[in-house]
Amino acid sequence: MPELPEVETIARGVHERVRGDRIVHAWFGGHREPFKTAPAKQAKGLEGRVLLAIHRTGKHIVCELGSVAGKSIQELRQGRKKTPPEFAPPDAQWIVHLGMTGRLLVTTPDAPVAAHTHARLTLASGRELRFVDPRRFGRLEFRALERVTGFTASGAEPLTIQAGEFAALFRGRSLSIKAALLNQNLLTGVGNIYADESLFHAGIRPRRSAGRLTRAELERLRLSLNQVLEHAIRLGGSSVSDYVDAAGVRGFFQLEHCVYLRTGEPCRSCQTPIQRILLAGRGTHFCPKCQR
DNA sequence: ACAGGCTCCTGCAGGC
DNA sequence: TGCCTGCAGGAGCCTG
Repeated sequence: MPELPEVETIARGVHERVRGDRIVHAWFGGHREPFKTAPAKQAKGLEGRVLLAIHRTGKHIVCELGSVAGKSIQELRQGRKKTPPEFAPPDAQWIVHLGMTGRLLVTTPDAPVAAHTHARLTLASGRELRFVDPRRFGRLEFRALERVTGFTASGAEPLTIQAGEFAALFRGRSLSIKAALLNQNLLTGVGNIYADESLFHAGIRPRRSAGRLTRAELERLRLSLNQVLEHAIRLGGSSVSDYVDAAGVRGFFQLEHCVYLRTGEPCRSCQTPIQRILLAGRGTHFCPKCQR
């Protein structure tokens, strides 16, 4: 499932491929979901706009859109190498949440259309940006910035949060540290894989009460989380549940997993079999010896 | 206010 | 071999 490293990888890949391209046509599948904004409204907002930049906020992919009147797509593309690029400021956003099984792919128009393709954006360059999501937990939203404010995540960004702020997130909270890590209102972007992996590297049991962790444990957790996420981004994310990046390429971080989906297998550190419990409704994996 | 549980949706694994 | 059941999970919503 896409979490921060997978979403980051996809956002970077899409950015590299379609930045400066203009949306000439938007097609949306007829399903009632996964649309947070009505499909017709999304299509109307997207068509004619230029993809200025694509970036990640938490688990969301944010496409910054601009209405650049009077410029040809060639002129826009030439602007790509100049710094700063001579684009007008964004006046709209297209926000993509991949849910569990969502994919955002840059393809040629003649590429076979996968089952459960819910959106196809035809670009001036001739390519297509497609949103595919079999399980339909993903969400698509269009925001016109003159009407509403730009997208912001409710939780803190785990890659940049500092020690004091991190510790403050969990102070006085009785819920398990695993559930706290999954709460997007506290930290944004952490899902089941990286919650389990970072708790393993920090040597903390998932069931421990978040508010009762020591300052030292919280700092170990913050650093572990940071390292695990950065490492996963370098490897292009974890490919479980068919995850692929913008070009359809799988990631490699699943090969580095120490606990996630390794139930019964020996701990990479002490050989104790990895245990699996249900916590906050999620499969939770840990080493009973290394994690206290 | 906050924590925990239920729900959506489909593909896949496992059992008979 | 084939069918069918059950399970997985992000996040919004509901309940206690």
